[in-house]
Amino acid sequence: MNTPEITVKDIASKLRISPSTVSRALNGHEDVSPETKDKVMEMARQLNYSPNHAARSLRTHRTRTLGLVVPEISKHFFSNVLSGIQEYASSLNYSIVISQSLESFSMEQNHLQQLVSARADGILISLSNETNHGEHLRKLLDRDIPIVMFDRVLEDLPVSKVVVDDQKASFQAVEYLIKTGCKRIAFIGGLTGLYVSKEREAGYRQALTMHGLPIDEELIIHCNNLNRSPREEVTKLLQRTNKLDAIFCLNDPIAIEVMQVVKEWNLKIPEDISLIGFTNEPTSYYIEPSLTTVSQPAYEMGKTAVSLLIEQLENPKTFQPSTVVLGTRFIIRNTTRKLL
Amino acid sequence: MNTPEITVKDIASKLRISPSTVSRALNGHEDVSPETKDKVMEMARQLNYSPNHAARSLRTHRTRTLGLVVPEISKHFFSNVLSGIQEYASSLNYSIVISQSLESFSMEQNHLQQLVSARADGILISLSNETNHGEHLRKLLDRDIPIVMFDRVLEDLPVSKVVVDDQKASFQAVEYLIKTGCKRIAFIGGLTGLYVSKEREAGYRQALTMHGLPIDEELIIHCNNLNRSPREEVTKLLQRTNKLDAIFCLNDPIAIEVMQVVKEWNLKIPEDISLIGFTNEPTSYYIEPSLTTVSQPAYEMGKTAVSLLIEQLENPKTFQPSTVVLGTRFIIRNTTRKLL
DNA sequence: CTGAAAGCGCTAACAG
DNA sequence: CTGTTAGCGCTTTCAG
Repeated sequence: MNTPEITVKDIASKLRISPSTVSRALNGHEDVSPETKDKVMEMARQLNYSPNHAARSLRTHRTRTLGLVVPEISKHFFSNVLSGIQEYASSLNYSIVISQSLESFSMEQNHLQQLVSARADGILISLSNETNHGEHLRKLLDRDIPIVMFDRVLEDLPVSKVVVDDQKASFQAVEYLIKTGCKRIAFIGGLTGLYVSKEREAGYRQALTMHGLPIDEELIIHCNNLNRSPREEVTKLLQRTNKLDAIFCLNDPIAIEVMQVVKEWNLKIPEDISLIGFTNEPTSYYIEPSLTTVSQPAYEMGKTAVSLLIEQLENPKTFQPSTVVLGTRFIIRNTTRKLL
Repeated sequence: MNTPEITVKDIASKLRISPSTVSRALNGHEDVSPETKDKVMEMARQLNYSPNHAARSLRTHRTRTLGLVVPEISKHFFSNVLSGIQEYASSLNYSIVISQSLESFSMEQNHLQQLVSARADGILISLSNETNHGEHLRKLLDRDIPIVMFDRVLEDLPVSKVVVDDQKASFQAVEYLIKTGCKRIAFIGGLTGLYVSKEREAGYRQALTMHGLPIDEELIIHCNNLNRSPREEVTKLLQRTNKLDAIFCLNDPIAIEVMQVVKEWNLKIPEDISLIGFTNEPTSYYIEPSLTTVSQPAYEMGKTAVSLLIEQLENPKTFQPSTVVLGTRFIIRNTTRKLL
């Protein structure tokens, strides 16, 4: 039963050479004769040798492990990012250790600490809702652990970032609403602290202003998921105003919830009220009417984030933090009116 | 910049005690005086000590890391399983390293090998479509690496498993169709090799038989995603038969594709054709008409799978492989007719 | 091109 | 209750 571990020593003694030579052969060093190398490789295969990562890490101070912290893995967007991360990392022989902050700052901190202890070579992170500063991340930077942030980033941290131009995309979306004849346009956002919420609100404001429309603070709503649900907020909004042409939502789940309320009020979409979401969840395509939204390149974002991180790990000398802005796609479906 | 690593030795020398005592204190051993323990803890905090996992693993032959292999992380079902796994594992201080087989047997093999090399304490796996035997898993068992399989399992492997009773759930679904007056019921499955596909087909056949309905092999269709899409298959089916009362689909994505075709043929759902899916994806709730389906407890499945694995890791003596069958929930929505 | 020797940081006997 | 010693499996000087 208890198979003893095969080590470089075993290979060495079978071949009557030294462990160091075995190690060199296994790691493809130059200064090893081709025959020796072949013999070592062959013997390793025969013995079903599998290098011990822990021992190697202890020596080299590198684990080839990357830590990932996201708010919630089961969210469509994040699981797609993760998919991109995993595929790319594994193609370069890096492992990914995952953790979820569940939108809690303290969990985010704990997991980060855990990853430090596991000696992850680098960290990929998308911040929790609650996180409004980067002290915990600074501590890692002080320990020389590279970090790459994506989607939910903190601007004033000297690390690489991958984002989409939320403001521009929102501007474009709201501008489209205006061009299709909407004047009274509401914005339903999330926590005010959240980067994407701020950015998207800014794009909304900018579009109104650029088109000479007044900004009515009554139409700008922030719901944190705790005690102010989109459902309630929209209901209140509809009670408050009878003149409303459109609602621009922070994301698709909110838009979908809003859509239900609007339907219950027997308002026609898009004739009475237009609706736009953000993220392009699969449901948005199938829902009736199908939701106009902004698609974010989740998979590509993941891939870009790891590639940035690995680039930094492998060339620490030449590293300079950079911010990659990925393109979004505005997807016009049936919750918005046609352009004239 | 380059912060040197803080070790037990550092704590020891500051406190003028031995490293072993520090180690014992840190690991909560009994035989250490309370005062010493407190001092050690305090000093560890002060120095911002963080234990080196690699070194510990090298000594203890345990990594507190669990390897996960799933077909595709970005699929709703698997990302929810993963979420359950991650949360439970992290609550017990285990880390999860993820990998995706992308439905390829050879990738599954490679990732498993990688996890062996990383000395994962145990493996959680849901098989790829292509996998039809367990030789690669047997090799791990020979190395005494515990495995727990979930959802897509192999029956003849002596490991713990977590599944739902696919056959029973399908039986129930098809029986419901029959009770609502459907007689000619088609089944659209996936690859024939896939465990769930077989089980669900069996449930389908059983329901027909039990209710004295003939089994028409023409109505049983298997599409692998490669060259036979559900869309094509259903189109062919509709061309072939004009008498069709219902279609029972292997999963929701197939059902949703089928629904589109049925709509294009101007057939009314559920009046002309009833439809049932499996898995309960979020889209199924929002699609029009909303899809009758079977909900699988993904999160719970993940949680159960890790808990079985950790149980086995921590009590290897008393371990006996067990199979946990989780309950499904039949969700009646609007693609099926009402019971009389 | 190869070998000997040392040590990464930690824990587990063993001995007191 | 605590210290001493050894060694997990690997890589890396250094010396041939």
